[in-house]
Amino acid sequence: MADSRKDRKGAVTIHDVARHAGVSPMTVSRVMNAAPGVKPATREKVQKAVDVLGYAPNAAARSLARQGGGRIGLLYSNPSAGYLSEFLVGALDGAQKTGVLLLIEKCDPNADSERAAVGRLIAGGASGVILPPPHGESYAALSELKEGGVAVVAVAAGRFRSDASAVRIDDFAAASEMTRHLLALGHRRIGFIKGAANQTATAERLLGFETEMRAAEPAATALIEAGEFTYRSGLEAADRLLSERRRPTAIFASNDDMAAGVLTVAHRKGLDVPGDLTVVGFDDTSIATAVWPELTTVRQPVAEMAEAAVRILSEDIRGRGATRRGDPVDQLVTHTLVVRDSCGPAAAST
Amino acid sequence: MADSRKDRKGAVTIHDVARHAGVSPMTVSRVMNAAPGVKPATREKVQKAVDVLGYAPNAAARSLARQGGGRIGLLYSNPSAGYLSEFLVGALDGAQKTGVLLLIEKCDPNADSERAAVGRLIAGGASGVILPPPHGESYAALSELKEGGVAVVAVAAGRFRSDASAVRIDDFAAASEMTRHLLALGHRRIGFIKGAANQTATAERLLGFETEMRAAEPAATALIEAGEFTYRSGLEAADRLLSERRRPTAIFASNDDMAAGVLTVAHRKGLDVPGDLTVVGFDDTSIATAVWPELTTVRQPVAEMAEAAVRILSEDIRGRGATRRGDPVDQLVTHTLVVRDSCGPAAAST
DNA sequence: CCCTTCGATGTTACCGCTAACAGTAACGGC
DNA sequence: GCCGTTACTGTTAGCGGTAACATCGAAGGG
Repeated sequence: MADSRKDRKGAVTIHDVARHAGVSPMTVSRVMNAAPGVKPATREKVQKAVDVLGYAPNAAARSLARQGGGRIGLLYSNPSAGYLSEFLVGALDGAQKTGVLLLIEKCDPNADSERAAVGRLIAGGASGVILPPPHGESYAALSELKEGGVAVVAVAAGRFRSDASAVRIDDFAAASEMTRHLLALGHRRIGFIKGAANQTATAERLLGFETEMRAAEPAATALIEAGEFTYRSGLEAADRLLSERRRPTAIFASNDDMAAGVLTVAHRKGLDVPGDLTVVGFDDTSIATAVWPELTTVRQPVAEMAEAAVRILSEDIRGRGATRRGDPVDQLVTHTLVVRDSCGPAAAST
Repeated sequence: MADSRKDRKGAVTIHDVARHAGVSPMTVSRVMNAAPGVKPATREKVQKAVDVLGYAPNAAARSLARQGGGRIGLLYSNPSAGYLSEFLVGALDGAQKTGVLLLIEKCDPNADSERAAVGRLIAGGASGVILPPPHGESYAALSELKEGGVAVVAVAAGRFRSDASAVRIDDFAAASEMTRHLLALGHRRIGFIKGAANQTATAERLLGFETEMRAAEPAATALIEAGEFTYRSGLEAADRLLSERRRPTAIFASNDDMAAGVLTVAHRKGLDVPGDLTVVGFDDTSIATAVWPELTTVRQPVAEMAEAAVRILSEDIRGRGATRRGDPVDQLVTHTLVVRDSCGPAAAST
């Protein structure tokens, strides 16, 4: 059927489309880039030719023609976070769609290493950089980039800062929602494990929790413990929470790793989850479904967020000169409460 | 110091290098590609210019000039595996170094979805495809690719097949090594949890275990249970193993997820790890260090493997015509036994 | 000593796409 | 009816590299 291209080295070019549609390559280019100034009828004609021929623009040629003005850097540190793979896939996808090149650079989460990595990125010709957590809150990275005149997007930072664009979920709202869910299940004595102190998301999540708890009707008791976003710290916090004379009927951990730690402690103490104790997490990372019972948690659309970050940067870069330097954007994306097996109604009594 | 390029839009081209070295761009190109027919003295001169200017070839231009002859596809399915991020980083790195373009395509682990994804890859102009597990053993994917005349590299498949190149560790040797480690610690009653039946690595790992156990001196007892590579299946297998009248002093799970399951059961039963029970895994995925105690396991150099896969394909593609179609390569990479806190000497008695 | 041969290098012409500018037609104001 | 505008569409040139061929000097054979 449509395998007419099978013999032709698998490459439909913009010229093929142009010929097929009876227009010039430039017009096709305009249609592909959603540029203004093309008659609707023409646009449609071209679009049909594109569909028929199955044309996909060549990213390499694009990036080349755009004068290298399409290199976006991506700084990452924790290569084992299941987070990263989803993030990369999203970024890659966005890069392909917008026709920019992605430069990936690894670093350790400390100022010196960050500065060095940013330097490599700039030397590599990046005109925009994406900072996934925790780098979006790093002064070192941010200032180094600003000095280099590079546009920045911080992903999943808890709060918006005026010197960089941001793509994030509303951590406050998400934590509120989760808390309301627990309250609706009848829990009135709820433990909360905080995240690492140096990330703003930590504060936002805590605030969301506290706000709902304070508004609870009938009144509810909050037991708050410190944590570090690590499994180990979850373990320790849970130990403290579950050793109380009157222990909570539910524990809300600020991320999934800590929630997994809570699960371990609960099992060790012979508590049934969710029968005796409800446990919920945050982030929906791979560990959420790798443990048993699977965790109720909040899902961030990571891939989508990465893609949005790429899009924001590529637009900012292309529009440079026109808008001078696009004002920072604060894009909120919608999170989802994922209800799995680790939460249930509050037990009758302690 | 060397920031003379800071003003020049951050892009050193092959022409800059050529001028600096007093040769033509073509000669520089030859040096960069390690092509034959360049006088050693010239090569050196160029190399120095490259170093001084910090030149890095522009992947986009390269791929364009090479007539699209540099698109490599990558099929992936489980986006939450911490595995993937490392894999992607490696592949991306390799792609940048060899100047090929990476096409990433997601699919579900079933024949229909694989076929569709492969189709998209071929339509996208891929002349080589990388198959991370479990796709490297999928008949559907393999046959579809072969029909399309596309070179294939299977990564981390347990056994080498003659119709595709492979990059893998020696699963047999790695499992042997781990088993010897357990035996050396004095364990003589060891449980083993198998992986999913449809992956050849499963059989290799089992075989490595059994071989060493049979050769143990003094004699050792092996208790073998089925598993599926999932946390849940590890949980169940561990339950069976630890309910035996004489339970094992060590359990070797075929991957880390299952080992984490074993840990949970051990805690639930009040067993101390590693005091009462030694637990070891395989793969060194993120969960290995996310649990407590951290798991002793076998590390595969995933990023390196992905990079090797890219390299193999890009060479095969470029050499096409000369070598007609490069015979499949079977590249073994070295694994590492990572000893952490989850293993210790055998307890005196049950 | 001329002519071949071969190794080392330079030239030319694109790869697929897009910026920048150059038409071209239709339209309305005076 | 002329001319500036506006709204489209086409043309030209080149992004950074590399295949393919051209060139050139030195070595070697007769």
